[in-house]
Amino acid sequence: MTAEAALFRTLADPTRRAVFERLGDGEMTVSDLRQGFSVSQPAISQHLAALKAAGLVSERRAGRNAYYRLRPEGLAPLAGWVDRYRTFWPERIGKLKDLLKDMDQ
Amino acid sequence: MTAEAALFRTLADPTRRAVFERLGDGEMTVSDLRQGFSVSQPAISQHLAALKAAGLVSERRAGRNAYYRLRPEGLAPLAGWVDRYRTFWPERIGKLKDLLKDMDQ
DNA sequence: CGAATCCATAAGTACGTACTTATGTTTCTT
DNA sequence: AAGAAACATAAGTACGTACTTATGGATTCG
Repeated sequence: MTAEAALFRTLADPTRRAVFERLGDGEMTVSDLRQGFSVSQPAISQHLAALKAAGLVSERRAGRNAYYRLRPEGLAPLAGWVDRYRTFWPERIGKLKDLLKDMDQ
Repeated sequence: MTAEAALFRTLADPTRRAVFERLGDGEMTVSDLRQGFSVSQPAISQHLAALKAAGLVSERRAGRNAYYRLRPEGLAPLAGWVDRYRTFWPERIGKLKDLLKDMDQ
């Protein structure tokens, strides 16, 4: 399976994608993450295991806590896939250039 | 459902994503598309309907033929989602800049 | 006009997977 | 030491969906 295939599969689930997005706020434990989701703790753990297997998240154990952290580089293959099609829609490229310019600061 | 949710769902299936990628070669009929895939014609039609509903493909009828064409702009919401995380992995940004530079030519 | 081609839709099936509850392991607290 | 808390894994279930075959409508060909 190609890298982007795993990423598409992993991010296709809305709950799992929401977990990923939530980790954008910073490193968090499973219990922290559980807040605001209407699913059980095992469900969260299972999503985190899937995200970890896809390279989208890293884990750090500390005592009985498990801290999960975003691994945005894990998105690189997916970004590469999308970039192959960017050539075709010039209207979005301006915004992307602005984004890159901001990142230079 | 957000736009990127529909895109992730639609592109999660490997066969459907392969159909999308194949259309990168240019406009094609269902029969053309069928070649090289090990699934039935109805399966192809169903994937095309899903891609069309997601805005990733457009259809043009001519007689008994249905020509399908790539709509790469349909990827924009997905690209926007990914871009929110680009900030974090500088090592890929160089390549993206090169890509944009090439596109300016 | 009749047969063949192109494509879509209908209906049914099989399978993956996102959940649940139950339980075990480890660590912290008192 | 005992109980509670944090997390993972096991096992079972429900549901979505990607396929199949069957069929129908529209167009083209002989």
